[in-house]
Amino acid sequence: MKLGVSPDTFPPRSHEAKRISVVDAATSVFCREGYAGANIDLIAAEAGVSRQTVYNHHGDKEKLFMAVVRDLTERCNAGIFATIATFPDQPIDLEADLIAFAVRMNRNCICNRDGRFLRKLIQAEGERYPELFAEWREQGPGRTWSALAARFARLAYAGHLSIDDPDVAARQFLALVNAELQITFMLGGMPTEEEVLRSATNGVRTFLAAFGSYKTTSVRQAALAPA
Amino acid sequence: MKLGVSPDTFPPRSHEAKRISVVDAATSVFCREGYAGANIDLIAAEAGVSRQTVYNHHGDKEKLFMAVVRDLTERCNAGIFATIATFPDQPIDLEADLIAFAVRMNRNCICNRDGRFLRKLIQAEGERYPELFAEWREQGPGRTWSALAARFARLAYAGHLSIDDPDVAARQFLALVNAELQITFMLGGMPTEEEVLRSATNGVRTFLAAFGSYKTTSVRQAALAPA
DNA sequence: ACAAATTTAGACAGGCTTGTCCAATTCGTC
DNA sequence: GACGAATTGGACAAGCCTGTCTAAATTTGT
Repeated sequence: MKLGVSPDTFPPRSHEAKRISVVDAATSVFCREGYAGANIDLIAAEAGVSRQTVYNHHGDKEKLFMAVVRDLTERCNAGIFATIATFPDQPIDLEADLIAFAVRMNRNCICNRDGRFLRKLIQAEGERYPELFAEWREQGPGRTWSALAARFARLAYAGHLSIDDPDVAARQFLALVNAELQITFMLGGMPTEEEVLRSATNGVRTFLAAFGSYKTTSVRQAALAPA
Repeated sequence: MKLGVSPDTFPPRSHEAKRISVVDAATSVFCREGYAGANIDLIAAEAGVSRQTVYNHHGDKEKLFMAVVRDLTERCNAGIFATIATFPDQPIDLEADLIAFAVRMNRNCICNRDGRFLRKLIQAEGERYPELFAEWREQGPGRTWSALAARFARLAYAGHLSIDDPDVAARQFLALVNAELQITFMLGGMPTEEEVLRSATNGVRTFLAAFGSYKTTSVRQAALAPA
């Protein structure tokens, strides 16, 4: 309804542009309506293409769905690794740097369109397509957590943190900085910039209170166990 | 497939028993297939009744769906408040008591059939039925978190914890003790007893490392910042 | 055991969806 | 400008699903 603005104003789009357009529209419709509820006519309309074109490009509904998931998975993983690459390995202000990192992680990977849609599709249809799930599970969370754990291990080795098990710390870091966004995520909503910042700030403070080495121990403990 | 064992062996079931049977089957089918994909014939078969009986009891598909959500919401909230009532207000061994509480919370509220199904339904259909969502949001997480926050505030007041904002602490507590179960939840799976215990243990330890008052400060910090 | 209420199986109409086919039109390229 | 490829819109069959209706069988209460 509110779509069709920008796509339709460029009547001549290339073959490839239409393929992308279709996958985009399909992503949005599959997420909104679920696999069973998604309607090829609606996808075609939302993509600004005829139904036949959808079939020409993707064969049938199931293949189109696969294409959507593959597409989403790739983009999400790319985004996650690009963001992990910005991890503060040599922090100036550890708290501020970790908060900024957490905000980037949330904005670029978890709260953006791709992240929210992929999550919803996996939750809704993951059990029906175990193969798709398996691929995502290997490529996605598994490698993400390892990569993040390695960064935390380096921080610990450099004396900025005190961590027993970097894998546990990485998972808890992500859990903490998202703690206040759970409900919004649950409903597929988009948290405001301010909510993201607040959740990240609270999460990182607690994380540092638990894992900060004595050199960088936060105000909270300093105030409680002085001298 | 694996259903129909116990229900079918009792051919004479009361009116009310059939209503429950139908709602139960509907819950399972709606969760598995989504609203659009759910099929009344299948629900009837899985409940061991005729299709007409489903219509006699619940009118139409949408009303049946409402009944399912209402049912699930009520049972879940009851379970959550019953479990919060077992919060360790006068802890003997704070760490052990909080771990046991976290395990109860997970087993009775979050990992059980009702919890997993309600979460999945809200994620999948929450946007389509804002009214249902609103009711759940008020009754569910809102009150849960407040109740839990109040308990943590009492622990802090009694000197067992050191907490600035009990609401934040409550949310972070839940996030931490579930940190390692996220992927399993995402796929609608059921974590093993051991996974629940491990996640709770790791979560509570980190929670206490961050929020423990100096009297109960955990080994982790004692070992790192001696004398 | 009898009468009322409930349940059942099946048929059925109406609507919607997928996927195919085709003739007419438009597009990209030379 | 002309040719081949892609796109379009619409018609179409086949299947599935919801929700209704019926007549027969069963269960419940008394």
